[in-house]
Amino acid sequence: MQIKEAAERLGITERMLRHYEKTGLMEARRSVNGYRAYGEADLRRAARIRDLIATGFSTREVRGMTACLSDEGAGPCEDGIPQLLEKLEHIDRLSADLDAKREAVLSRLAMFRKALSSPDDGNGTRQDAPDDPLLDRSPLRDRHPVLA
Amino acid sequence: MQIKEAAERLGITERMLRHYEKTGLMEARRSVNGYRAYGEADLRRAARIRDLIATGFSTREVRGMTACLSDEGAGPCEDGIPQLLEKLEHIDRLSADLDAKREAVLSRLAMFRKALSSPDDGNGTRQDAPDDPLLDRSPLRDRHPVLA
DNA sequence: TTAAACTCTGACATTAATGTCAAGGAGCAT
DNA sequence: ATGCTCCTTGACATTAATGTCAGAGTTTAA
Repeated sequence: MQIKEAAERLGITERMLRHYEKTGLMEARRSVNGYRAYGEADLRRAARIRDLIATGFSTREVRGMTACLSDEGAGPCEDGIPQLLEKLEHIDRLSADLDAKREAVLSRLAMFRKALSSPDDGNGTRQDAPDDPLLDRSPLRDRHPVLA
Repeated sequence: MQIKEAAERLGITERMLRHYEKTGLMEARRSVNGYRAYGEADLRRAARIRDLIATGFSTREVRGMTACLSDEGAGPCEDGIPQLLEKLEHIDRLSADLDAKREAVLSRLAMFRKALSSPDDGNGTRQDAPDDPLLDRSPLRDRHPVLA
């Protein structure tokens, strides 16, 4: 398929597809007329690149994972894994934090509603969360089951 | 504490801390001498911002999550039930965004690992992976209002 | 008081990701 | 052949994230 369709299927612009190529992240075969010709494998690779970039990796970092981007997984992919794990830590910290916050809001909500039904000490004595995962930079692997 | 210590504890530069402030992501109280004074709550907020940015969100997007960045909602009692519900929505949207990111990272991780353990069967004849969630993904922005 | 270590603001520089436009070729349908 | 759509390369512009430097005030300790 040509670049337009590829871009559409990937949900990115043609510009970026050409950009991936120029920065050495991928290459596309060319038809006789010089048009880029994308196959399904190319799409998969481009999708991986797209996701890595959307996940906060720079093209430079992605380039370092080149071996892991093709379908054939014969390359030395270990390089990418630590980086992904680190990314996962960031996400999980945020996620855990959000959950805590969600709980707080819910309990507060419950308190309000209870106050409505039974006129009470409207004052919500609120404590700070005792521990704070956000400031804990220890490797997640030590606590996260999925990462064993 | 002053900016230097805050930056060290967060693992970022002082520059970025000032940057967060200039771009409206957070504000720090000032001592009489005009020096920024950070408290633990400020650190937590900055840590969230740091993680969001490291996870690929732009400051612009982060700014849209302001309601989710502080430890608690606004003041003690000015938050009515509607506000709390709205906050809950914010949290849930953000949470969904994070889950999406997390999924993307995890599937990438799974693929890398699979590539490591099952080296290609020598023959280059490679069938298309049966399912590839990577290709069936429209830009996040189209699905999550928080990112619009 | 002088020196070292911090802080502040503001300006300038860099790199990456992306958008956009321009000039011209290719393909296809009428 | 005309016209419409797609493709190509390359240049220029923009925005964001960051680094770095400069000039100046503050703190603190010798």
